[in-house]
Amino acid sequence: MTTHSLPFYKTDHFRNEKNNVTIQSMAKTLGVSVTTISRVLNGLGEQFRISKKTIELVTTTADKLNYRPNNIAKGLRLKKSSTIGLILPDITNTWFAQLALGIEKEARKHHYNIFLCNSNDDIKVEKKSIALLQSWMVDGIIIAPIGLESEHLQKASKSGTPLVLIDRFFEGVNLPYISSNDFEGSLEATQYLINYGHKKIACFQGIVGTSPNNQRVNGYKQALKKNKIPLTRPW
Amino acid sequence: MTTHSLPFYKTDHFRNEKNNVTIQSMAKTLGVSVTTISRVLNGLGEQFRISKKTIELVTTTADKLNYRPNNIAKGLRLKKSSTIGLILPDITNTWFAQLALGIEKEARKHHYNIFLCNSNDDIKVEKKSIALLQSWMVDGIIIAPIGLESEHLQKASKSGTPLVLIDRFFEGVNLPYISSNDFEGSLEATQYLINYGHKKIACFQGIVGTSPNNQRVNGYKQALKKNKIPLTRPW
DNA sequence: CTGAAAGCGCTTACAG
DNA sequence: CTGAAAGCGCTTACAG
Repeated sequence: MTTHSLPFYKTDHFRNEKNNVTIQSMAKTLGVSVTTISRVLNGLGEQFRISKKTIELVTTTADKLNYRPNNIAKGLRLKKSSTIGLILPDITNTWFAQLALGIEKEARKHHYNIFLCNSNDDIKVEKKSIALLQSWMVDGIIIAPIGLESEHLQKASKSGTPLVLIDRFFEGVNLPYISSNDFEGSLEATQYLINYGHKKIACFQGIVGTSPNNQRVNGYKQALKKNKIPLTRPW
Repeated sequence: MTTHSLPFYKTDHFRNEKNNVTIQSMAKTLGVSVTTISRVLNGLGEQFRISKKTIELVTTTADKLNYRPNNIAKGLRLKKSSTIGLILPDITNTWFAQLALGIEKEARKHHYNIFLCNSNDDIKVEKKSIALLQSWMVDGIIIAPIGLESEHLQKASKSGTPLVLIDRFFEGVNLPYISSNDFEGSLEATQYLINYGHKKIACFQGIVGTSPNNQRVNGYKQALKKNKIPLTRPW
């Protein structure tokens, strides 16, 4: 590089006019093709028998210039964003926060990033979130649905966005899901109280109509029935 | 569109060979230019005096076909991702979760999406997260830093990524931040106890060296001093 | 009023 | 072993 006093943007060939370090700007200055740089930076140097010298040159300059590959360009070209959309009713709920933490950690391992959306227990926001995530070309969506409507989810799934439900699911709807063993848990809890001799056992419901609530109520009822305790309503 | 029995991908001119609805595929079938479609879909129809008929045609087909603009392509072209990176030590902590919720809600209003990263209170993860977010061309980063090291943050900021600290900050480091009034709060809390006649007041510290902890300890000390209560250590 | 064409920064089939 | 060129899906300066 020249050292006489041209203005900075003239001498610094490693950057384009927008002051970005890109594969092309490096290629121009280094005198190698963008193809080569791309290959080296993707660890394909050996495979394409690029000389050790070039590999060394490319990696060190990329490092020195603090080069950051443009994932957006990459995503457009590859038609794959390496991104997962996560739609949660409310991240403030520790249960959902724990899900988010676990999902983000696992995603990171595979170099995936998480787009976080809170549906705020509002079906309209949930629908908008899905549209938004699809616009971002996410590779898939993990969603803890509000829980009472599923057509939009089926539609999204059919349109080609891989979708997996978490926490809540829809009976009779063919969508993959992962959820807790609510029925068994409720059954066990109720049985536990019964074993201690209790007869009048109340059951607080969650959101009526959602799968976890259904399962839990069913477990509760099942336990009462098994022990021949009549089901009564407090009102 | 033809109705005789060609295979689906042949008749459906609204989609490209990859089965995606894009501006170009619609343009081809509708017989208008991609320019026009882009304008209409961006609400610039009136401005460019595009005929009502065309506007109507474009919007309804886009709607019918469930067209989703490709934000990745848009981002590449505009060099603006409409995306904000959020780095939090641990989303499972309700305090951070509440921050995340508020940030996401506000971002959504402005059609921004949030990339969530948990640094897991690990400086290495924090650094990696920043690099990752820069690769995603985020328009800015909001970070609740681990809190003991700041060079990498200054570097990121200097390299052109807008950065704002939340919760914790670094004294003497010129980085914008938003944090709680820890000093005042601690001072008030301590004074409150003193007002009730207490003399032996303990102070549990958080993470030593972080700004919130420093501020709180200082508030505590200040209150003791003001009331001439000697500062003692329990050991 | 409307559109052809360039270009954002990558990857990869293709040719040498 | 190496590179020129096409193309991912958009937007927009430019020309008519």
